[in-house]
Amino acid sequence: MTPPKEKSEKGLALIISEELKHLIYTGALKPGERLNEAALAVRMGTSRGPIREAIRILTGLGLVKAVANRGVFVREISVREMLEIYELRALVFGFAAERATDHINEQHKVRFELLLDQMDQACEAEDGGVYYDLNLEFHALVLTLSNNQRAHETYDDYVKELHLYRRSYFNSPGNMRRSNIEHRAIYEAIQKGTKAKAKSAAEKHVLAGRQRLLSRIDVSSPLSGL
Amino acid sequence: MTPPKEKSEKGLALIISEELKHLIYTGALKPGERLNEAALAVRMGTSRGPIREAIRILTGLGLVKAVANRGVFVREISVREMLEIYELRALVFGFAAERATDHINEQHKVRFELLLDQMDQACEAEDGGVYYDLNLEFHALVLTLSNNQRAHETYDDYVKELHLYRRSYFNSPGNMRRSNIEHRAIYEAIQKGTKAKAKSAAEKHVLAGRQRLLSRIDVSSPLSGL
DNA sequence: TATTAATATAGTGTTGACACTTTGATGAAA
DNA sequence: TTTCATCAAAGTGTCAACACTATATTAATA
Repeated sequence: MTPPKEKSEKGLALIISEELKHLIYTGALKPGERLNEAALAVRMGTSRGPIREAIRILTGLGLVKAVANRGVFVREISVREMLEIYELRALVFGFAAERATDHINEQHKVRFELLLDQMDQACEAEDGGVYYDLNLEFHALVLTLSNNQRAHETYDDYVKELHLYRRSYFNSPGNMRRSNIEHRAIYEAIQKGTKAKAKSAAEKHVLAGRQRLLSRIDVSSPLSGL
Repeated sequence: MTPPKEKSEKGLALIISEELKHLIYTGALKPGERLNEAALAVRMGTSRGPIREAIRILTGLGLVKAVANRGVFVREISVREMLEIYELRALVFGFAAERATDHINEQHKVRFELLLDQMDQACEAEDGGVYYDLNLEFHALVLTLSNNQRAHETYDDYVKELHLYRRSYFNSPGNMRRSNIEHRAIYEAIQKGTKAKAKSAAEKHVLAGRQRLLSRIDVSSPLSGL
Protein backbone atom coordinates (compact mmCIF):
# COMPACT_ATOMS: atom_id res chain seq x y z
CA MET A 1 0.00 0.00 0.00
CA THR A 2 2.96 2.33 0.41
CA PRO A 3 4.19 4.30 -2.61
CA PRO A 4 6.84 2.44 -4.62
CA LYS A 5 10.47 3.11 -3.71
CA GLU A 6 12.62 2.28 -6.68
CA LYS A 7 11.65 -0.18 -9.35
CA SER A 8 8.77 0.42 -11.73
CA GLU A 9 7.88 -2.52 -13.95
CA LYS A 10 6.13 -1.57 -17.14
CA GLY A 11 2.57 -2.72 -17.57
CA LEU A 12 1.28 -4.09 -20.84
CA ALA A 13 -0.61 -0.89 -21.66
CA LEU A 14 2.60 1.10 -21.27
CA ILE A 15 4.49 -1.21 -23.59
CA ILE A 16 1.79 -1.11 -26.23
CA SER A 17 1.61 2.66 -26.00
CA GLU A 18 5.33 2.82 -26.79
CA GLU A 19 4.74 0.58 -29.79
CA LEU A 20 2.01 2.87 -31.00
CA LYS A 21 4.16 5.92 -30.43
CA HIS A 22 6.77 4.32 -32.62
CA LEU A 23 4.23 3.60 -35.34
CA ILE A 24 3.13 7.22 -35.28
CA TYR A 25 6.57 8.81 -35.22
CA THR A 26 7.81 6.58 -38.03
CA GLY A 27 4.80 7.47 -40.11
CA ALA A 28 3.32 3.98 -40.23
CA LEU A 29 0.26 5.65 -38.74
CA LYS A 30 -0.21 8.98 -40.48
CA PRO A 31 -1.77 12.16 -39.06
CA GLY A 32 -5.55 12.05 -39.40
CA GLU A 33 -5.61 8.28 -39.65
CA ARG A 34 -7.93 6.30 -37.41
CA LEU A 35 -6.65 3.67 -34.97
CA ASN A 36 -8.63 0.46 -35.27
CA GLU A 37 -8.80 -1.27 -31.90
CA ALA A 38 -9.61 -4.75 -33.14
CA ALA A 39 -6.94 -4.66 -35.83
CA LEU A 40 -4.32 -3.43 -33.38
CA ALA A 41 -5.39 -6.09 -30.90
CA VAL A 42 -4.65 -8.96 -33.28
CA ARG A 43 -1.46 -7.25 -34.40
CA MET A 44 -0.21 -6.95 -30.82
CA GLY A 45 -1.56 -10.33 -29.84
CA THR A 46 -3.88 -9.19 -27.04
CA SER A 47 -7.51 -8.31 -26.55
CA ARG A 48 -8.97 -4.87 -27.06
CA GLY A 49 -8.77 -3.91 -23.38
CA PRO A 50 -5.05 -3.21 -23.17
CA ILE A 51 -5.15 -1.60 -26.61
CA ARG A 52 -7.79 0.83 -25.46
CA GLU A 53 -5.75 1.64 -22.36
CA ALA A 54 -2.64 2.24 -24.44
CA ILE A 55 -4.61 4.55 -26.69
CA ARG A 56 -5.80 6.49 -23.66
CA ILE A 57 -2.21 7.05 -22.65
CA LEU A 58 -1.59 8.55 -26.08
CA THR A 59 -4.68 10.70 -25.57
CA GLY A 60 -3.14 12.06 -22.39
CA LEU A 61 0.11 12.67 -24.23
CA GLY A 62 -1.84 14.61 -26.83
CA LEU A 63 -0.61 12.44 -29.66
CA VAL A 64 -4.07 11.32 -30.59
CA LYS A 65 -7.54 12.79 -30.54
CA ALA A 66 -10.55 10.78 -29.35
CA VAL A 67 -14.05 11.33 -30.69
CA ALA A 68 -16.91 9.55 -28.93
CA ASN A 69 -18.29 6.58 -30.82
CA ARG A 70 -16.14 7.34 -33.83
CA GLY A 71 -12.68 6.36 -32.72
CA VAL A 72 -9.34 8.00 -32.12
CA PHE A 73 -7.32 9.73 -34.79
CA VAL A 74 -3.65 10.53 -35.02
CA ARG A 75 -3.27 14.20 -34.26
CA GLU A 76 -2.88 16.65 -37.09
CA ILE A 77 -0.89 19.79 -36.44
CA SER A 78 -1.92 23.08 -38.01
CA VAL A 79 0.55 25.60 -39.34
CA ARG A 80 -0.30 27.89 -36.46
CA GLU A 81 0.46 25.19 -33.90
CA MET A 82 3.69 24.39 -35.70
CA LEU A 83 4.78 28.00 -35.51
CA GLU A 84 3.86 28.25 -31.84
CA ILE A 85 5.78 25.14 -30.94
CA TYR A 86 8.83 26.40 -32.82
CA GLU A 87 8.76 29.59 -30.77
CA LEU A 88 8.71 27.64 -27.53
CA ARG A 89 11.36 25.28 -28.75
CA ALA A 90 13.57 28.26 -29.54
CA LEU A 91 12.91 29.63 -26.08
CA VAL A 92 13.88 26.41 -24.33
CA PHE A 93 16.93 25.88 -26.49
CA GLY A 94 18.11 29.40 -25.76
CA PHE A 95 17.59 28.80 -22.07
CA ALA A 96 19.57 25.56 -22.25
CA ALA A 97 22.47 27.15 -24.14
CA GLU A 98 22.71 29.94 -21.61
CA ARG A 99 22.69 27.50 -18.70
CA ALA A 100 25.16 25.24 -20.47
CA THR A 101 27.85 27.88 -19.99
CA ASP A 102 27.77 27.03 -16.29
CA HIS A 103 28.29 23.30 -16.63
CA ILE A 104 30.52 22.69 -19.61
CA ASN A 105 33.93 21.10 -18.97
CA GLU A 106 36.91 19.99 -21.07
CA GLN A 107 35.43 16.59 -21.78
CA HIS A 108 32.26 18.16 -23.14
CA LYS A 109 34.28 20.51 -25.31
CA VAL A 110 36.05 17.57 -26.92
CA ARG A 111 32.70 15.96 -27.58
CA PHE A 112 31.29 19.16 -29.08
CA GLU A 113 34.24 19.63 -31.40
CA LEU A 114 34.07 16.06 -32.58
CA LEU A 115 30.36 16.39 -33.31
CA LEU A 116 30.88 19.61 -35.26
CA ASP A 117 33.63 18.07 -37.37
CA GLN A 118 31.54 15.00 -38.07
CA MET A 119 28.65 17.18 -39.14
CA ASP A 120 30.93 19.04 -41.51
CA GLN A 121 31.94 15.73 -42.99
CA ALA A 122 28.30 14.75 -43.37
CA CYS A 123 27.75 18.02 -45.22
CA GLU A 124 30.60 17.21 -47.60
CA ALA A 125 29.22 13.73 -48.18
CA GLU A 126 25.74 15.23 -48.48
CA ASP A 127 24.53 12.51 -46.15
CA GLY A 128 21.30 13.84 -44.66
CA GLY A 129 20.67 10.76 -42.53
CA VAL A 130 23.97 10.95 -40.70
CA TYR A 131 23.66 14.71 -40.33
CA TYR A 132 20.22 14.30 -38.85
CA ASP A 133 21.47 11.96 -36.12
CA LEU A 134 24.53 14.05 -35.29
CA ASN A 135 22.36 17.14 -35.14
CA LEU A 136 20.11 15.43 -32.61
CA GLU A 137 23.14 14.55 -30.52
CA PHE A 138 24.43 18.09 -30.61
CA HIS A 139 21.15 19.46 -29.36
CA ALA A 140 20.87 16.73 -26.74
CA LEU A 141 24.29 17.61 -25.42
CA VAL A 142 23.32 21.25 -24.98
CA LEU A 143 20.12 20.24 -23.22
CA THR A 144 22.00 17.87 -20.93
CA LEU A 145 24.38 20.66 -19.99
CA SER A 146 21.44 22.86 -19.07
CA ASN A 147 21.22 20.69 -15.97
CA ASN A 148 17.45 20.95 -16.13
CA GLN A 149 16.03 17.52 -16.81
CA ARG A 150 12.54 18.79 -17.35
CA ALA A 151 13.74 21.24 -19.96
CA HIS A 152 15.42 18.37 -21.77
CA GLU A 153 12.24 16.32 -21.79
CA THR A 154 10.19 19.29 -22.93
CA TYR A 155 12.57 19.96 -25.78
CA ASP A 156 12.44 16.34 -26.93
CA ASP A 157 8.66 16.47 -26.83
CA TYR A 158 8.64 19.54 -29.04
CA VAL A 159 10.91 17.89 -31.58
CA LYS A 160 8.74 14.79 -31.68
CA GLU A 161 5.57 16.80 -31.92
CA LEU A 162 6.90 18.76 -34.85
CA HIS A 163 7.43 15.48 -36.65
CA LEU A 164 3.67 15.20 -36.69
CA TYR A 165 3.51 18.21 -38.91
CA ARG A 166 4.56 16.72 -42.18
CA ARG A 167 6.68 13.98 -43.56
CA SER A 168 9.42 16.36 -44.64
CA TYR A 169 12.74 15.76 -42.95
CA PHE A 170 14.59 16.53 -46.10
CA ASN A 171 17.69 18.63 -45.58
CA SER A 172 19.25 20.18 -48.62
CA PRO A 173 23.08 20.29 -48.55
CA GLY A 174 22.87 24.06 -48.40
CA ASN A 175 20.62 23.97 -45.37
CA MET A 176 22.91 21.53 -43.64
CA ARG A 177 25.92 23.81 -44.14
CA ARG A 178 24.06 26.88 -42.92
CA SER A 179 22.79 24.92 -39.95
CA ASN A 180 26.22 23.75 -38.90
CA ILE A 181 27.65 27.27 -39.13
CA GLU A 182 24.99 28.21 -36.58
CA HIS A 183 25.97 25.23 -34.44
CA ARG A 184 29.56 26.48 -34.32
CA ALA A 185 28.38 29.93 -33.24
CA ILE A 186 26.37 28.39 -30.43
CA TYR A 187 29.24 26.23 -29.27
CA GLU A 188 31.75 29.07 -29.38
CA ALA A 189 29.51 31.20 -27.20
CA ILE A 190 28.90 28.40 -24.71
CA GLN A 191 32.56 27.55 -24.59
CA LYS A 192 33.56 31.18 -24.03
CA GLY A 193 30.90 31.60 -21.39
CA THR A 194 29.19 34.54 -23.08
CA LYS A 195 25.71 33.80 -21.85
CA ALA A 196 23.72 36.37 -23.78
CA LYS A 197 25.41 35.39 -27.03
CA ALA A 198 24.88 31.69 -26.37
CA LYS A 199 21.22 32.29 -25.70
CA SER A 200 20.53 34.44 -28.74
CA ALA A 201 22.56 32.20 -31.06
CA ALA A 202 20.62 29.15 -29.90
CA GLU A 203 17.27 30.91 -30.30
CA LYS A 204 18.18 32.14 -33.75
CA HIS A 205 19.25 28.67 -34.79
CA VAL A 206 15.85 27.17 -34.04
CA LEU A 207 14.02 30.08 -35.60
CA ALA A 208 16.20 29.77 -38.70
CA GLY A 209 15.22 26.12 -38.88
CA ARG A 210 11.61 27.16 -38.71
CA GLN A 211 12.20 29.58 -41.55
CA ARG A 212 13.85 26.89 -43.65
CA LEU A 213 10.79 24.71 -43.13
CA LEU A 214 8.36 27.53 -43.81
CA SER A 215 9.98 28.48 -47.09
CA ARG A 216 9.36 24.97 -48.30
CA ILE A 217 5.69 25.18 -47.36
CA ASP A 218 4.77 28.59 -48.75
CA VAL A 219 5.38 27.54 -52.30
CA SER A 220 3.83 24.07 -52.19
CA SER A 221 1.03 23.75 -49.66
CA PRO A 222 -2.23 25.70 -49.47
CA LEU A 223 -1.49 26.69 -45.86
CA SER A 224 -3.95 24.19 -44.51
CA GLY A 225 -5.36 24.92 -41.11
CA LEU A 226 -3.99 28.40 -40.55
CA MET B 1 -13.77 7.05 -41.56
CA THR B 2 -12.69 10.57 -42.32
CA PRO B 3 -11.11 12.69 -39.57
CA PRO B 4 -13.67 14.66 -37.55
CA LYS B 5 -14.46 18.15 -38.76
CA GLU B 6 -15.93 20.13 -35.92
CA LYS B 7 -17.66 18.59 -32.97
CA SER B 8 -15.90 16.35 -30.50
CA GLU B 9 -18.16 14.70 -27.94
CA LYS B 10 -16.44 13.65 -24.77
CA GLY B 11 -16.25 9.97 -24.03
CA LEU B 12 -16.90 8.59 -20.56
CA ALA B 13 -13.22 7.98 -19.92
CA LEU B 14 -12.49 11.64 -20.66
CA ILE B 15 -15.17 12.81 -18.27
CA ILE B 16 -13.98 10.54 -15.50
CA SER B 17 -10.40 11.63 -16.03
CA GLU B 18 -11.49 15.23 -15.48
CA GLU B 19 -13.22 14.18 -12.28
CA LEU B 20 -10.06 12.49 -11.10
CA LYS B 21 -7.97 15.50 -12.04
CA HIS B 22 -10.25 17.59 -9.89
CA LEU B 23 -9.89 15.18 -6.99
CA ILE B 24 -6.13 15.39 -7.28
CA TYR B 25 -5.84 19.16 -7.66
CA THR B 26 -8.18 19.81 -4.77
CA GLY B 27 -6.19 17.45 -2.59
CA ALA B 28 -8.93 14.88 -2.09
CA LEU B 29 -6.40 12.47 -3.53
CA LYS B 30 -3.02 13.31 -2.06
CA PRO B 31 0.42 12.83 -3.63
CA GLY B 32 1.66 9.28 -3.04
CA GLU B 33 -1.84 7.95 -2.49
CA ARG B 34 -3.03 4.91 -4.43
CA LEU B 35 -6.06 4.99 -6.73
CA ASN B 36 -8.35 2.06 -6.05
CA GLU B 37 -10.13 1.03 -9.22
CA ALA B 38 -13.03 -0.81 -7.65
CA ALA B 39 -13.71 1.95 -5.14
CA LEU B 40 -13.62 4.62 -7.84
CA ALA B 41 -15.89 2.49 -10.01
CA VAL B 42 -18.69 2.40 -7.44
CA ARG B 43 -18.13 6.06 -6.66
CA MET B 44 -18.51 7.04 -10.32
CA GLY B 45 -21.25 4.52 -10.92
CA THR B 46 -19.54 2.53 -13.66
CA SER B 47 -17.46 -0.59 -14.02
CA ARG B 48 -13.70 -0.74 -13.74
CA GLY B 49 -13.12 -0.56 -17.49
CA PRO B 50 -13.77 3.17 -17.96
CA ILE B 51 -12.02 3.90 -14.67
CA ARG B 52 -8.88 2.17 -15.89
CA GLU B 53 -9.02 4.10 -19.14
CA ALA B 54 -9.42 7.39 -17.31
CA ILE B 55 -6.44 6.52 -15.14
CA ARG B 56 -4.38 5.83 -18.25
CA ILE B 57 -5.16 9.30 -19.50
CA LEU B 58 -3.77 10.67 -16.26
CA THR B 59 -0.71 8.46 -16.77
CA GLY B 60 -0.16 10.09 -20.14
CA LEU B 61 -0.59 13.50 -18.55
CA GLY B 62 2.04 12.56 -16.00
CA LEU B 63 -0.26 13.22 -13.09
CA VAL B 64 -0.07 9.69 -11.86
CA LYS B 65 2.51 6.94 -11.82
CA ALA B 66 1.62 3.33 -12.66
CA VAL B 67 3.43 0.36 -11.17
CA ALA B 68 2.66 -3.06 -12.61
CA ASN B 69 0.46 -5.25 -10.44
CA ARG B 70 0.58 -2.73 -7.63
CA GLY B 71 -1.58 0.08 -8.85
CA VAL B 72 -1.25 3.73 -9.75
CA PHE B 73 -0.17 6.45 -7.36
CA VAL B 74 -0.68 10.19 -7.41
CA ARG B 75 2.59 11.71 -8.51
CA GLU B 76 4.94 13.14 -5.92
CA ILE B 77 7.16 16.01 -6.97
CA SER B 78 10.69 16.30 -5.62
CA VAL B 79 12.26 19.59 -4.64
CA ARG B 80 14.54 19.34 -7.65
CA GLU B 81 11.60 18.91 -10.01
CA MET B 82 9.82 21.79 -8.35
CA LEU B 83 12.81 24.05 -8.89
CA GLU B 84 13.17 22.98 -12.50
CA ILE B 85 9.53 23.63 -13.26
CA TYR B 86 9.74 27.06 -11.67
CA GLU B 87 12.63 27.93 -13.96
CA LEU B 88 10.64 26.94 -17.03
CA ARG B 89 7.58 28.71 -15.78
CA ALA B 90 9.64 31.87 -15.35
CA LEU B 91 10.94 31.44 -18.87
CA VAL B 92 7.50 31.08 -20.40
CA PHE B 93 6.04 33.93 -18.39
CA GLY B 94 8.89 36.18 -19.46
CA PHE B 95 8.27 35.19 -23.05
CA ALA B 96 4.58 35.93 -22.71
CA ALA B 97 5.13 39.34 -21.13
CA GLU B 98 7.51 40.33 -23.90
CA ARG B 99 5.08 39.23 -26.58
CA ALA B 100 2.19 40.90 -24.77
CA THR B 101 3.69 44.29 -25.61
CA ASP B 102 2.71 43.63 -29.23
CA HIS B 103 -0.93 42.83 -28.61
CA ILE B 104 -2.12 44.94 -25.72
CA ASN B 105 -4.84 47.53 -26.40
CA GLU B 106 -6.79 50.09 -24.39
CA GLN B 107 -9.42 47.59 -23.32
CA HIS B 108 -6.74 45.30 -21.92
CA LYS B 109 -5.13 48.17 -20.06
CA VAL B 110 -8.41 48.92 -18.32
CA ARG B 111 -8.69 45.28 -17.36
CA PHE B 112 -5.12 45.22 -16.04
CA GLU B 113 -5.57 48.32 -13.94
CA LEU B 114 -8.79 47.02 -12.47
CA LEU B 115 -7.12 43.74 -11.55
CA LEU B 116 -4.18 45.50 -9.92
CA ASP B 117 -6.48 47.71 -7.85
CA GLN B 118 -8.56 44.74 -6.78
CA MET B 119 -5.44 42.89 -5.72
CA ASP B 120 -4.37 45.87 -3.66
CA GLN B 121 -7.74 45.77 -1.97
CA ALA B 122 -7.34 42.07 -1.30
CA CYS B 123 -3.98 42.87 0.30
CA GLU B 124 -5.61 45.43 2.56
CA ALA B 125 -8.32 42.98 3.51
CA GLU B 126 -5.67 40.27 3.88
CA ASP B 127 -7.95 37.99 1.86
CA GLY B 128 -5.66 35.32 0.44
CA GLY B 129 -8.42 33.48 -1.38
CA VAL B 130 -9.53 36.47 -3.39
CA TYR B 131 -5.93 37.47 -4.07
CA TYR B 132 -5.19 33.97 -5.31
CA ASP B 133 -7.97 34.11 -7.90
CA LEU B 134 -7.15 37.62 -9.07
CA ASN B 135 -3.51 36.67 -9.34
CA LEU B 136 -4.47 33.77 -11.59
CA GLU B 137 -6.48 36.11 -13.77
CA PHE B 138 -3.62 38.56 -14.05
CA HIS B 139 -1.26 35.85 -15.23
CA ALA B 140 -3.87 34.43 -17.59
CA LEU B 141 -4.33 37.83 -19.18
CA VAL B 142 -0.62 38.16 -19.86
CA LEU B 143 -0.53 34.67 -21.34
CA THR B 144 -3.53 35.42 -23.53
CA LEU B 145 -1.82 38.54 -24.83
CA SER B 146 1.22 36.48 -25.76
CA ASN B 147 -0.91 35.27 -28.66
CA ASN B 148 0.67 31.85 -28.31
CA GLN B 149 -2.01 29.39 -27.27
CA ARG B 150 0.43 26.62 -26.64
CA ALA B 151 2.46 28.80 -24.31
CA HIS B 152 -0.72 29.52 -22.37
CA GLU B 153 -1.50 25.83 -22.00
CA THR B 154 2.06 25.05 -21.00
CA TYR B 155 2.01 27.74 -18.36
CA ASP B 156 -1.25 26.46 -16.91
CA ASP B 157 0.18 22.96 -16.79
CA TYR B 158 3.19 24.20 -14.85
CA VAL B 159 0.99 25.95 -12.32
CA LYS B 160 -1.15 22.87 -11.83
CA GLU B 161 1.86 20.63 -11.57
CA LEU B 162 3.38 22.81 -8.89
CA HIS B 163 0.24 22.32 -6.86
CA LEU B 164 1.29 18.72 -6.59
CA TYR B 165 4.30 19.77 -4.62
CA ARG B 166 2.73 20.46 -1.30
CA ARG B 167 -0.49 21.61 0.17
CA SER B 168 0.79 25.10 0.96
CA TYR B 169 -0.97 27.87 -0.88
CA PHE B 170 -0.72 30.12 2.08
CA ASN B 171 0.14 33.70 1.21
CA SER B 172 1.21 35.95 4.01
CA PRO B 173 -0.03 39.57 3.68
CA GLY B 174 3.56 40.67 3.22
CA ASN B 175 4.08 38.26 0.36
CA MET B 176 0.88 39.41 -1.29
CA ARG B 177 1.99 43.05 -1.18
CA ARG B 178 5.44 42.29 -2.53
CA SER B 179 3.89 40.17 -5.23
CA ASN B 180 1.54 42.89 -6.39
CA ILE B 181 4.31 45.46 -6.55
CA GLU B 182 5.98 43.10 -9.00
CA HIS B 183 2.73 42.80 -10.93
CA ARG B 184 2.64 46.56 -11.37
CA ALA B 185 6.20 46.59 -12.65
CA ILE B 186 5.30 43.93 -15.21
CA TYR B 187 2.20 45.77 -16.34
CA GLU B 188 3.98 49.11 -16.60
CA ALA B 189 6.64 47.58 -18.83
CA ILE B 190 4.09 45.83 -21.03
CA GLN B 191 1.99 48.96 -21.28
CA LYS B 192 5.00 51.09 -22.20
CA GLY B 193 6.18 48.55 -24.71
CA THR B 194 9.62 48.11 -23.18
CA LYS B 195 10.09 44.49 -24.15
CA ALA B 196 13.32 43.70 -22.33
CA LYS B 197 11.98 45.19 -19.11
CA ALA B 198 8.67 43.35 -19.43
CA LYS B 199 10.49 40.09 -19.94
CA SER B 200 12.91 40.46 -17.06
CA ALA B 201 10.24 41.76 -14.68
CA ALA B 202 8.02 38.78 -15.47
CA GLU B 203 10.86 36.30 -15.03
CA LYS B 204 11.88 37.86 -11.75
CA HIS B 205 8.32 37.75 -10.49
CA VAL B 206 8.08 33.99 -10.91
CA LEU B 207 11.52 33.42 -9.49
CA ALA B 208 10.66 35.60 -6.52
CA GLY B 209 7.59 33.44 -5.99
CA ARG B 210 9.83 30.41 -6.02
CA GLN B 211 12.04 32.05 -3.44
CA ARG B 212 9.09 32.83 -1.20
CA LEU B 213 8.10 29.16 -1.37
CA LEU B 214 11.64 27.94 -0.79
CA SER B 215 12.16 30.04 2.29
CA ARG B 216 9.19 28.33 3.84
CA ILE B 217 10.65 24.91 3.05
CA ASP B 218 14.23 25.37 4.18
CA VAL B 219 13.29 25.81 7.77
CA SER B 220 10.61 23.14 8.04
CA SER B 221 11.16 20.23 5.66
CA PRO B 222 14.12 17.83 5.48
CA LEU B 223 14.56 18.62 1.75
CA SER B 224 12.97 15.33 0.76
CA GLY B 225 13.96 14.00 -2.62
CA LEU B 226 16.71 16.45 -3.53
C1' DT C 1 10.23 -15.34 21.16
C1' DA C 2 11.83 -14.91 16.51
C1' DT C 3 11.75 -16.68 11.98
C1' DT C 4 9.97 -18.72 8.25
C1' DA C 5 6.54 -21.20 5.61
C1' DA C 6 1.49 -21.68 4.30
C1' DT C 7 -2.61 -19.54 3.37
C1' DA C 8 -6.15 -16.02 2.80
C1' DT C 9 -7.36 -11.64 0.88
C1' DA C 10 -7.40 -7.56 -1.69
C1' DG C 11 -6.27 -5.73 -5.59
C1' DT C 12 -4.71 -5.37 -10.55
C1' DG C 13 -4.60 -7.62 -15.43
C1' DT C 14 -7.04 -9.66 -19.24
C1' DT C 15 -10.59 -11.47 -21.77
C1' DG C 16 -14.91 -12.44 -24.48
C1' DA C 17 -19.61 -11.23 -24.76
C1' DC C 18 -23.01 -8.02 -25.66
C1' DA C 19 -25.11 -3.24 -26.29
C1' DC C 20 -24.99 0.90 -28.79
C1' DT C 21 -23.65 4.23 -32.51
C1' DT C 22 -22.13 5.46 -36.85
C1' DT C 23 -21.70 4.78 -41.53
C1' DG C 24 -22.26 2.79 -45.89
C1' DA C 25 -25.34 0.00 -48.94
C1' DT C 26 -29.71 -1.29 -50.78
C1' DG C 27 -33.97 -0.37 -52.52
C1' DA C 28 -38.53 2.07 -52.93
C1' DA C 29 -40.99 6.24 -54.09
C1' DA C 30 -41.24 10.83 -56.32
C1' DT D 1 -32.35 10.22 -61.83
C1' DT D 2 -32.70 11.94 -57.29
C1' DT D 3 -34.19 11.59 -52.66
C1' DC D 4 -35.24 9.42 -48.65
C1' DA D 5 -36.13 5.43 -45.65
C1' DT D 6 -34.58 0.86 -44.29
C1' DC D 7 -31.27 -2.28 -43.19
C1' DA D 8 -26.63 -4.48 -42.79
C1' DA D 9 -21.85 -4.05 -41.46
C1' DA D 10 -18.15 -2.33 -38.84
C1' DG D 11 -16.56 -0.35 -35.00
C1' DT D 12 -16.65 1.65 -30.37
C1' DG D 13 -18.52 1.46 -25.35
C1' DT D 14 -19.41 -1.20 -21.27
C1' DC D 15 -19.53 -4.92 -18.34
C1' DA D 16 -18.90 -9.06 -15.40
C1' DA D 17 -16.20 -13.09 -14.86
C1' DC D 18 -11.91 -15.05 -14.27
C1' DA D 19 -6.62 -15.20 -13.91
C1' DC D 20 -2.78 -13.56 -11.76
C1' DT D 21 0.21 -10.96 -8.36
C1' DA D 22 1.42 -8.84 -4.20
C1' DT D 23 0.49 -8.20 0.49
C1' DA D 24 -1.19 -9.25 5.01
C1' DT D 25 -2.38 -12.93 8.24
C1' DT D 26 -1.88 -17.04 10.46
C1' DA D 27 0.37 -21.23 11.62
C1' DA D 28 4.50 -24.06 12.23
C1' DT D 29 9.06 -24.54 13.51
C1' DA D 30 13.48 -23.59 15.64
